[in-house]
Amino acid sequence: MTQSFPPLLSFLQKLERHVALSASNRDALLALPYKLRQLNAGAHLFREGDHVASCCVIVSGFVSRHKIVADGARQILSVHMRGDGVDFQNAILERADHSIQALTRTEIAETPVKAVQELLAANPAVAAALWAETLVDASVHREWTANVGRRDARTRIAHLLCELGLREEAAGLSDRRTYQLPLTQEQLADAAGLTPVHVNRVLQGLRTDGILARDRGTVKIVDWDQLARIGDFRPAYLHNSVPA
Amino acid sequence: MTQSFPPLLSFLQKLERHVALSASNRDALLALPYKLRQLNAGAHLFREGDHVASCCVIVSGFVSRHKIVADGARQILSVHMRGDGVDFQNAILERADHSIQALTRTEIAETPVKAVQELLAANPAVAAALWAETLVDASVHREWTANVGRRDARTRIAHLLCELGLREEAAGLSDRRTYQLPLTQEQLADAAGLTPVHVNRVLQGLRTDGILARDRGTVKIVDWDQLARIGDFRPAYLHNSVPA
DNA sequence: CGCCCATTTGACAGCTTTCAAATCGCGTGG
DNA sequence: CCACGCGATTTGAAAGCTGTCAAATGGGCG
Repeated sequence: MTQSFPPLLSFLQKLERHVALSASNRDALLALPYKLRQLNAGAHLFREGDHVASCCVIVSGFVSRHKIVADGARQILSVHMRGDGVDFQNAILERADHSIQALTRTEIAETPVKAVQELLAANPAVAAALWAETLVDASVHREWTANVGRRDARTRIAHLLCELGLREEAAGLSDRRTYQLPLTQEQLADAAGLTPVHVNRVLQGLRTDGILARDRGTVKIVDWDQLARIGDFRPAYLHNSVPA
Repeated sequence: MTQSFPPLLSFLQKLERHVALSASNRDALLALPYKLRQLNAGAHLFREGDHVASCCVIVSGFVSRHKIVADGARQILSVHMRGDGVDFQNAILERADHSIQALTRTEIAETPVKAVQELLAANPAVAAALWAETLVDASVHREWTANVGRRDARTRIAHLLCELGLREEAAGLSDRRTYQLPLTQEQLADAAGLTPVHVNRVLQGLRTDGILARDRGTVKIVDWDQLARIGDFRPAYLHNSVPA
């Protein structure tokens, strides 16, 4: 089995990073009713414009949020992993402003919006913690805007690879230097605002320079410090209290 | 005088768009202690990395949030106007992950974080409304990521001009077709992830095509529908319930 | 063994940037 | 009222990073 602990536990641990929760807060959160659901790679959890009546926590696997612009191009907006809650905003906002799609085979715990609203009404500290998660989410979005807006291709890719490594480490999934990269080169391109062809060339450059290695879905960062330097990666925006 | 109503009122009205507030909620919010402060154009409210102990509401004028990347380039992340609360995240997160700078002469109402925390603890509905604002903020960030990541220069600028017009209209500042544009071409470039020179050429193109006119700080959108089409502008992401 | 999708390669085009330099707009001071 | 000065805008030419279009190669799965 993928996890030997309650599906919502890693989400709870993430929430506690920013706001202290009491035992009863914790129990209330873990007592949320949920249904486990499997998504195949490529499956959509919901699409831009949908009215969504549930909130999800990722139990295993990876999902991405994205938008499609007028000419059909896709921009990936963020990548999420175990312990991330991806659509708690549905508890408040009417309609989804983006789509969510599984990057790999993914298991999620799905909870009705109504149950979440009741949880938050009864547990202000949990609401505060969830708000904090939202704030971190926004901070990551800001960094991505700067990444695609003002960094060149090599820097963008390096930054992205650092972020994913650090976040997988923080989520207890792996080491920042060796981790599962759930994105194909085409998806990396959609995350970085580049073309697949150019991503391929950038990755080759990083490999040639001895900074990176990659086989199948695994990335090996040979020289973390240099990749972070190349990627202009300063992890403060993750609000993670993880050492740089 | 710039406003004939309490400085926090337009902020309150914004909050009520997403969550219903009781009379006592409203009174509590309006009773927040605050200090009015003037900022000259270009002045920083705070910088990336600062520890900030206050929250601000814009009373008049415009501010931008931005980040500076390794090579010194600036990316503007959002533009804010009257009624926007710009750094309530300081109530929860430790350090600023971006800088805030006045674009024009700006008046702000500044409140200690502590007073905000007490307000939120005593008024869960206000906390929910503030959370909603944060969610909208994140949604706007996502649209901007897509804008700079996947749209060409002309589309980006058109999109930006549509967003600012619609938001100024929603804030009761002007009509979406004729409004104060608080950004120089250089700042437009920093918002769009372009160079000032190219922004200039794009603007000229829009003028030549009879879609746009501009004198001094005022933009006149001659053909709103066409600008929205060019800019791939679908305002759902503003979660504003303003008609397209 | 063969198919399919992801990755890789090559040549070329093009959108955007770069680097100056000129012009404009506007508040200031004489 | 007009000259001055500085920042914002405009223009031109040339370079460059990234995109486009195809086609070849590679690896995994049925």
